Amino acid sequence: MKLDGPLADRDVWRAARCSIDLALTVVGTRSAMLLLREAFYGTTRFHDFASRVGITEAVAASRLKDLVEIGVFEKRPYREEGQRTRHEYLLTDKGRALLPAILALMQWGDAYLQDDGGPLQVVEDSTGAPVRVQVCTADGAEVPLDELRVRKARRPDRLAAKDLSYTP
Amino acid sequence: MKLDGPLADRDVWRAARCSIDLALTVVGTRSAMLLLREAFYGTTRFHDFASRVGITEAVAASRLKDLVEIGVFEKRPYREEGQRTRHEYLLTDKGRALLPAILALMQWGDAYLQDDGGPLQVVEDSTGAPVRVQVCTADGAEVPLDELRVRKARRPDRLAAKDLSYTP
DNA sequence: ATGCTGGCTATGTGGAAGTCAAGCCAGGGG
DNA sequence: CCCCTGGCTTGACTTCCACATAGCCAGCAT
Repeated sequence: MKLDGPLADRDVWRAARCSIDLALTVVGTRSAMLLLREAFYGTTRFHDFASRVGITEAVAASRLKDLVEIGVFEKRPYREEGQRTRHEYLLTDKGRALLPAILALMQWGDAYLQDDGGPLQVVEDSTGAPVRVQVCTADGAEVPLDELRVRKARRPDRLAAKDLSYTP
Repeated sequence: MKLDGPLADRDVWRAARCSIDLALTVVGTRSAMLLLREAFYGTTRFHDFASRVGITEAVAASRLKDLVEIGVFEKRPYREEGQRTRHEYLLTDKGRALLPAILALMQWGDAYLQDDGGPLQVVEDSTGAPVRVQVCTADGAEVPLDELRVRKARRPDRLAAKDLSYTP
């Protein structure tokens, strides 16, 4: 990865509170990640989350509450007929946007931590072709690591310097 | 995400020790993720890692040791002329393969946790075009969440049932 | 030889995340 | 009206990550 112009000298800037760090404060726990995995697999109910992830209900309750506050899940009352009112946890757009991050971890684990390539395969539904998470340009061409460059994002002038997490 | 055939009934299988979970035991800490970030930005030396990530040297030493053991980093002696022997930490292929996971988190943080889209931009070096991390097929077409299907990977028969992290 | 410097290593503390076990509460069904 | 059930909540404890401070050791410069 190349560093663009003013970023090239690593001695003069720090990636304080970068997006990766921020993201980790939100989904950086095992329980949060695995709750998301279950949500992608279609789980919506409290008890199912706890038992399928393999965490206690205490942890599930607390983590789900966090994730609802943050806007990754939405908590909605519902009722099946003849049943009392229940609540279900649904992924929001913000939550669904985490799919590449989760799948990227799974893909890496499959490739490097399991000696058999991993137990599950994710494929395109209609064709059955395997899918991959990759870094690519708008036209879908994969970009290798050494072809990447990091640069400072241009910001509207009204943003004060203190609003930038990366200081020059 | 659709669940394929035998996986459809979530009451009868558990994603025990799935690849995501495994990956998290390895890179699931803030310090590990941020050390990787720095490595992608080009950092190779001990002190630089500690100070740029903003962690103590004690934590840096312990985390780097873990990551070397796991094979994400390689520790190599080197010397600049007239200097004593030093060690540098270089990403291995296994480490470089984590790029999509790290960038996916960054991309999500930029989009949903920063009100200005985040401080840094990753672009293709030669064209300057922004890059994205996405789930796609071999030909580079993005596959949306509802077009994905999860299925059990086919395994050689010689693998005992206990070797499968996902039990039917 | 002495000391500086980079790279750890040791010790002690705090806080977050996890565990198990128990208890609370609201809403139907009996 | 009472009880059961799902969905939390609380408490007591453990483990792990991170912090701060301090000290050790191997070279190389002097």
